[in-house]
Amino acid sequence: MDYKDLANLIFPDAKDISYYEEKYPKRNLPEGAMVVRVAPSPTGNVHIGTIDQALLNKKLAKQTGGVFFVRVEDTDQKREVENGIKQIIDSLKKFDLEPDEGMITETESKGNYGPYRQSLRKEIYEAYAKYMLAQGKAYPSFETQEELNELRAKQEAAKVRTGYYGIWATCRNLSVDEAVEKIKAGEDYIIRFKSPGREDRKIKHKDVIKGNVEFPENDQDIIIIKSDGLPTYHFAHAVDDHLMGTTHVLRGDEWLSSVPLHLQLFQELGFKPPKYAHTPTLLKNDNGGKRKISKRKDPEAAASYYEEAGIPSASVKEYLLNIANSTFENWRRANPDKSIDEFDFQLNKMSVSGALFDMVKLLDVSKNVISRYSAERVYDEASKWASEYDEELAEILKDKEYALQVFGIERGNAKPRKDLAKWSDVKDTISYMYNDKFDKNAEFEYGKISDKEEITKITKLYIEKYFNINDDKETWFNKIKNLAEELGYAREVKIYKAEPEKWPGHVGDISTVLRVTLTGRQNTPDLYEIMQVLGEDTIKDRLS
RNA sequence: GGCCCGUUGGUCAAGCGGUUAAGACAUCGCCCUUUCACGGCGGAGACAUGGGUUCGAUUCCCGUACGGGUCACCA
Repeated sequence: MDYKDLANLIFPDAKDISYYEEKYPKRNLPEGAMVVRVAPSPTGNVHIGTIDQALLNKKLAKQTGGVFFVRVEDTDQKREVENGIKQIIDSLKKFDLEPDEGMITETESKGNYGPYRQSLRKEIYEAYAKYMLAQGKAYPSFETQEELNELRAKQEAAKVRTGYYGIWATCRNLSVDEAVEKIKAGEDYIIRFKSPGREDRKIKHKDVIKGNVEFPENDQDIIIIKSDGLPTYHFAHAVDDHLMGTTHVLRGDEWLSSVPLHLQLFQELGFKPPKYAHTPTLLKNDNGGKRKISKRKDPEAAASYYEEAGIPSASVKEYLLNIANSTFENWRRANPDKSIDEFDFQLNKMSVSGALFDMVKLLDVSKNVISRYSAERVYDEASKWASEYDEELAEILKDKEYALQVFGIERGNAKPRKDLAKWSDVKDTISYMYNDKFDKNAEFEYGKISDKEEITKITKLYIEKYFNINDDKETWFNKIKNLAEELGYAREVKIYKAEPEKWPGHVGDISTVLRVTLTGRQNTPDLYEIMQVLGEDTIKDRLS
């Protein structure tokens, strides 16, 4: 009995790897094209980090004329969640990050390098595992979970490295005959990689983001095929990214320490390894400390959080790009109207250390993003959000024509309004533009002029003598000045400031009275525009 | 604990041996403005620490501290 016999005994039906090597030929892509991917697990609640990876990967693929694909890593059935794949696909869609290849629905995919779902690639992994077995580069291992736990305990007690390696790797030294005998006796086993590494040797690796990194070689005989017949991440990564032609693996920092293992796996499988780029983790401020943003503890870790909060996906992407390349901010300032597709993302300019997720900054970015939108787009997105998350707002927005006028206030000009950071801000910002949301008898907080009689006097005189909906802005404001003067107030703020004791107030105070009476608040956009939209009847009604 | 990675204002960050150490957000003040949101101007605020190397270190090397990651039949 030799290794080949052992391989045949374990995987009698597995195909020769040449079958797959031919089935998935080298991609015919231009020089420098990057083949990249995002490889999420369907464990529920798509992580914002996945969106981040997808965004960056997709940009890289686009910039280089390459391919961006999505591969679902569902090799852990225990953690798998119903609808997990759908959630991933939907999230990517919501962020406008659809892949060139990969899963497009729960069951369907597109592209010639599939399946793009690892659980469907079982026979492929088996072929490669068999190949390793036949070369003596992998072996069956018969320990039970309990025995492994005992091994660990022993190692911990002895204060040595834990794991399955060297003298601790008992099954590594089993002869083929012994292994065959155990298998034939019906003992359970898993397949382990026979690591050629030595811990006292170093390997050097150049990470695209982190730069040069030095590690001890891997000497762990890690499991490549689990007892459920599915591969572990490490083995699947090597096989899949080889077969799918991945050129660059962008993944979270937490994988950096697996690089020695992965390089070894590629080496022993005879594959050309991809370039690795380990992206810094998104962190979160936790009582003054920093920690990895966590799906379990932090709502903002979920990609869906932003949609629910009404933060446009475009804003999230801009913020993420901001973190990825600090040059983005300047680029955006110089090119306010360009699509982010035109921004030249540089992988090697990414920050090396993790950034604290800054919601305030995100909102600021978002404010600017929304300020660039047309009234039409604000309307579309706000109502789309409202239809799902805010019934009352959805109701308000039903009258599209009017809503467009409302959203058009101080928008579309050189200095657009920047008071909307998320769609959930909308209702409060525009409610007074709607009669059924405005209670003209409510107690408002006025400014300097708060005497009820004085207020009535001002509004009454305004309506009777000065108000005309057809006035242009200059005439309109001049009339308010005249109104101020007639009532004994300074018609210009400057005059007032020169001699404040001379007047009870100035034109601004008069405006405030009109503003508060009309809108219920002291801070609003341009009052003239508001009045134009409100219309004659509403104005007269509110001011009298 | 072992092994990795990191540490520039409150936050994100430029910086690659000689700089008055950029910029953005936040903050404070002023200006503009009939109020806000903008916009403009300005203020305060940083190279974790100790040793080297060097004529000179934020920048290079070593140690320390702190932070993060990783050590599964999870990815």
